[in-house]
Amino acid sequence: MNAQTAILTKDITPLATSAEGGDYDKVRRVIEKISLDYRDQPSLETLAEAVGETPTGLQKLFTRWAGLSPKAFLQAVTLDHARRLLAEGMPLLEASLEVGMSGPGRLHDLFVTHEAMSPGEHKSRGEGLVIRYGWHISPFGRALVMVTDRGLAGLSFNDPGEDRAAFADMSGRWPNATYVEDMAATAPYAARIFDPARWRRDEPLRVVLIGTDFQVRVWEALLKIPLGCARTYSSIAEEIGKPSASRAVGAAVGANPVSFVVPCHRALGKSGALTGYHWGLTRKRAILGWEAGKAA
DNA sequence: CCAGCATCTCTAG
DNA sequence: CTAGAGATGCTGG
Repeated sequence: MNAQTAILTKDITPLATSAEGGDYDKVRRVIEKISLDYRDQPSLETLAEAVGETPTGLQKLFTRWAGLSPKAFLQAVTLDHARRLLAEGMPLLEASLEVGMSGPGRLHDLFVTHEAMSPGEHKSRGEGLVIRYGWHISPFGRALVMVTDRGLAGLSFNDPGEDRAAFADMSGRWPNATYVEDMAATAPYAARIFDPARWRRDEPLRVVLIGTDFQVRVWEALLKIPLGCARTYSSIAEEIGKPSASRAVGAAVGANPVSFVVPCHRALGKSGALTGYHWGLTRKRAILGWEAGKAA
C-alpha cells in the first residue's frame, strides 16, 4: 500500500477508548507472529519479547483486548477451529429466516436493520447523496465510518498513517457523493458498534446497503450468520439460490463496504482457510478471535 | 465484449 | 500432499 502520505486528519480523542485502540497495535503484531510461526507454537515469552512486553504484561493486555489468552486465541484461529465454526453453523442455515435478527444463541450479537438502495440510486454512484465521515479508535485499529441520513453506509479499517488511502478506497465506491467530515455524526455509530455492552435488540443499528442486486443478496446472507459462526462461499451461493456462483459470491463479499457490521469476516473457504480480506488477513484473524472471546 | 475476482473440483504426480 | 487447469457468475469499463 502507498503509505507515503503523512498525517492528513487531526488526531482524535486521546480519551475515551484509546486504551483499546492503542492495544491493537501490539495485538496485531502478536497475531502476525502467531500466524507466521504457528507451526512451532511460539511461547508467551517469545511473543512478549517480540513486542516489548513482559509475559504477564502481554497476557493481561491480550486478554483484556480479546477475552481470550494468547494461547486460547492461537487455538481459536487454527484450521480445526474454523472447521468447527462451519460445522456448528450448518443447522442454523435453514433454521433462522429472519434477517439479521434474533434466534437462539444470538443474544450477544449486534442487531441490525438494513435497507438497500434502489438499483437506480446505486447506478448513479452516489449522486445526490450526502455522506458524513470520521475516523475513530476501534479494537481493530483506526476505523473510517461513513453515514447517510438513512443509516450507516460504510465502515473500513486502516493502520495509522494510511487515512488518506482509506478515504480514497471508500469514497471511490460512490464517487459522485458529497463528502463532509463530521465526527460528531459518526461518533455515536462507532461507539455502539464496537461496544458489545451496547448491542441491543430493541435498538437495532440502521444500515443502508449500497450495491448491486446480487451484492445486496450476498450481504443479507452474511447478516444472518450468528456471532461465533461461519459460512463458506459456496454455502452462501446455495443459500441465495445460485449454487454454482461461489466465486461470484467471493467477489461480492469482498466488495462489502460495511466491514465488521456486515460480517464478511465470517465467510471462509470450504477447507476452513481464511481465503482473503480486503483489510488484511491479520485483521480477519483478529476479528474472528475477538468474536470467539465474545461468543464464549 | 472482455478481463479480473476473497471459489471449487478434479486430475496427475 | 501439492500444482495446475477448467468451469463458473458477476462486475466495471
